[in-house]
Amino acid sequence: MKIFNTLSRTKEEFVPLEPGKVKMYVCGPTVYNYIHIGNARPMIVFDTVRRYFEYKGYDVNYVSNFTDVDDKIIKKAIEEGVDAHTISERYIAECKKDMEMMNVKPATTHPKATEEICGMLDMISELIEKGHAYVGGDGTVYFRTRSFKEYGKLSHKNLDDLQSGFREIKVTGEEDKEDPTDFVLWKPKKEGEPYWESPWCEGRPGWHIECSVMSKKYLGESIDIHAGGEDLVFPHHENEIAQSESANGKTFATYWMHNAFLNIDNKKMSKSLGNFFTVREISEKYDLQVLRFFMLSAHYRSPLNFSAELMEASKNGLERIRTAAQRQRDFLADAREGAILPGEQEACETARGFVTKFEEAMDDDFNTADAISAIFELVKLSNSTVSAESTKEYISFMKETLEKLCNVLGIITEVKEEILDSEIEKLIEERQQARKEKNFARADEIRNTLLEKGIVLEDTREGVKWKRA
RNA sequence: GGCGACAUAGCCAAGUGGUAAGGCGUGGGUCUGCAACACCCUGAUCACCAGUUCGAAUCUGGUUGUCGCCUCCA
Repeated sequence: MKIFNTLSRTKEEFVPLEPGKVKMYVCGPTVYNYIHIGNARPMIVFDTVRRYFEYKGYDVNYVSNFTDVDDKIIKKAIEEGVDAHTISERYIAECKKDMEMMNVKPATTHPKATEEICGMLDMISELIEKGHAYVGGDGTVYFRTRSFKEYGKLSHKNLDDLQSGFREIKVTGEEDKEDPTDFVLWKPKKEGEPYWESPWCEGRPGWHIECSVMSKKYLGESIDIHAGGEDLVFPHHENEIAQSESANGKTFATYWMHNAFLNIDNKKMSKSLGNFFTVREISEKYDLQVLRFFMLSAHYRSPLNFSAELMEASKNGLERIRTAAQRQRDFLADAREGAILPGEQEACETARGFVTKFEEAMDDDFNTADAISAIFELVKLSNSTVSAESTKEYISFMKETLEKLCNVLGIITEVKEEILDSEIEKLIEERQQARKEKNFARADEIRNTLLEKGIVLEDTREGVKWKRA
């Protein structure tokens, strides 16, 4: 398996720290509102990475945090007249619902920043002891970037360039900084803000220290993969490396993975442009499986454009896969027993070739776009070879193969069995009777009636099928 | 100013040295009472220029264009 490592900017062969195990940390959202579709990209992408590792037999310890203390959360809390905890808990719960709808597996652990303050105090103290951090006059603790020789290794920046860039920016309240590139580890509370006791002042942690601490606590001092959106490379991940490696004296993460941004109608998503969508809003119009399938249709390191047109195309593509899976289930139900036929044997070989193609694509830095093409090839093979004459063994093989691959991508082929209410069933029966009597006008009328209720009918050789529109 | 990415058919998107995967859409056909599904057929010389090479979308240099990070941000 090869993974593109932001550190080296090349694809590297994946070698786990411990054989058979993967320890990965994915920076999670700040919970001050419903998550937006931009937040959804890393969730879907890295969930797929996780699923592929599991497919390959790895035991994956997947940690993804919720940042539940932050200016935006506090602002929202003040607006609503409730406390910050109420806001963060609400949106953590909503985020989990969205994740479930997108078929994103829950992490092994979902730590919350506010529940890890002790660890943060410990790490900050350690950094101060080791000379990597210092306390300003107001109790703010800063990280001394000049003390970490490798600062900039992830984002490929050097401190001198950064320093000259920062010189223009005058940040009030940070006059105590020894160097403009130093960043905050702990900051004093402001009136009305949540705070914790600390040796330096009553206050709250800086953003970067949270992830260093949570990663260490749940995965250890060195982990295999640390991931997030590409905007986190600098400063967030750069600062995490500085903190963790200075405190622990060990390599923080072997591989750094970053997904590219999601744009909307070729523009960066922003509230001012009015092109800002939450996952929840999308779910009102589409099954979120469509969103997931859409996200995986491009490589995770390429910018991806979101538009209604592209969602429609994804919806239709996904439908094709689901239809094929449904066909397999229908034929399997009363397929004949008996030895697999020679022609079927041959098709199985072809199918195995598609599995190989799928794996090769995923082995190459999780090339989901290419992997999906293998699934479509499998779909076509299945559609053109599975029939009422097929043996049970053959259909089972095709079905299991398709499901196996879809599962890696988190695509659910099995649609929940629904029971129609009796009135609708009566109408379907009536329509069948009308068709028998060649009363097509009545038959079409019933079909249209049902369509208005969101029930689509299809007459196949094996009988009438229905699905939700 | 610093760092970086991208430019492949109507749209989306793989391919990174040997004469262009896949999907959506379009058009035609088979099947079907019709429709839908499915199946068959249908499309590009890879932004431009110049090199390297027996051979380049794929390497090198340049041009043009789009975009991202450097400040909270997935």
